[in-house]
Amino acid sequence: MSRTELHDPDIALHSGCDGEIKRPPRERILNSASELFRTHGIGAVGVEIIAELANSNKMTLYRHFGSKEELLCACLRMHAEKTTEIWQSLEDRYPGDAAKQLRAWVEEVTDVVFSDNSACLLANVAVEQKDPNHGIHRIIADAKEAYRVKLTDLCRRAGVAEAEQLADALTLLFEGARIISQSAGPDGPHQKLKQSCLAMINAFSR
Amino acid sequence: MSRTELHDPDIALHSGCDGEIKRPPRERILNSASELFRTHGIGAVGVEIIAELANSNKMTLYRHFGSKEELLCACLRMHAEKTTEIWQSLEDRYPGDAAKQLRAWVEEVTDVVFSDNSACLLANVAVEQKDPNHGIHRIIADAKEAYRVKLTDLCRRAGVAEAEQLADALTLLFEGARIISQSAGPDGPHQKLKQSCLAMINAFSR
DNA sequence: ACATAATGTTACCCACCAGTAACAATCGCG
DNA sequence: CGCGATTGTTACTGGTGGGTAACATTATGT
Repeated sequence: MSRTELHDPDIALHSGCDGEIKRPPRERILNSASELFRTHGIGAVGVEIIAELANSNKMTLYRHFGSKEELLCACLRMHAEKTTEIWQSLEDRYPGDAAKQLRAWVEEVTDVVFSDNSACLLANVAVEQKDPNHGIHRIIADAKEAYRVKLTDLCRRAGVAEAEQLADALTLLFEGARIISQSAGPDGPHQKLKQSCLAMINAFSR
Repeated sequence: MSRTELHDPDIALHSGCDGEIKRPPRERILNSASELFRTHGIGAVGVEIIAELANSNKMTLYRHFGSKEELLCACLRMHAEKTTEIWQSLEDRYPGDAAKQLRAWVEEVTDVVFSDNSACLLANVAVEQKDPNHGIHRIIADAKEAYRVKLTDLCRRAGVAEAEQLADALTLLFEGARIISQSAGPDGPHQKLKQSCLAMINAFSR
């Protein structure tokens, strides 16, 4: 079984990693690495391809990130950071109205699942890198926990008595949709994510 | 980043793949491969380790399975076949009582998530092998679809009007629990799988 | 016991890839 | 401009792992 099976190598050409204004190489590399890791997995992506997609080269990559692993960690941290932006965004859109924010959250995650962004980098990395003592797992677990705290808080502010239970249930639905969208066909159970979330919220709102 | 990181190589010694009665090598290899693929991923497991765990050797492996990929396919097919046994088991335990069978299903999947069997081989393989034209994806998608049909049927027989919706929601919860158990710590949201399923069933049973 | 097939052992080839060394080109700022 | 720092290019090493060839050993059935 060949190890490198980037089934569409065309993606390696300009994939939004080099905007009109040339961003610094480090940033470009980080972006292309994130993209490739998420869409093709870690093992299937070589550092050379990453550098190419970033319109850079292997040496520059290694000057900024000491190893493929460090690069991966940086990707995970960036990913985790980006993820937290949603809470501020929700608050901005519906200030003080947690119930509306919770509904907006459902819309957001539904959009994610239906986008080409449905695969979760953190979860996929956890699948490929099973060694639990690995530093990577700390990053992943911390990110997931932070998300959990935030979502629970949102549920509580929305007036849900069993906020932890609802938040965890919604998380399971979301994560389930993300993973099944990768294994089932395009019409798989993840199509029912939105209705499932709403049903669950309904069940916990009284 | 090293490619082979079997964090506990001890597992490579007798892991239930050689019972008191010596089963044929093909079977032993299939079992050890399934186990290793599920627990360590595909890329991280070499064929040599698989053969060793099966108390066999690389040559015998290649005589039965022409390549690592064929071996993987065989594992997936076996896994899919095993999975279908649950429906007969449920019917045997509660003949004709679909409502009880559905509750028993919840117990079953909860046990799976809390066991060391929580990772789903099919889903994990889909994560690592992203090439959609790959024959592997057909096997995976078919297995997931078969499961979906069966679970939907069970929900319908249990008197649920929106059987497809409930079945898909339950699938999302189950799959979500399996994947998050690999990325979050041991006290992650997957602990709430059972309550989430029951709440969902309840919401659809009126 | 004998022949045949199945299994085990060793050694090897080859491709791929993470990571490095040395040198060339280019950028940015005074 | 000029000079240091950043980036680019090429070529290489070392290790790993999929897959194979040749031969040795052990089962199986008649």
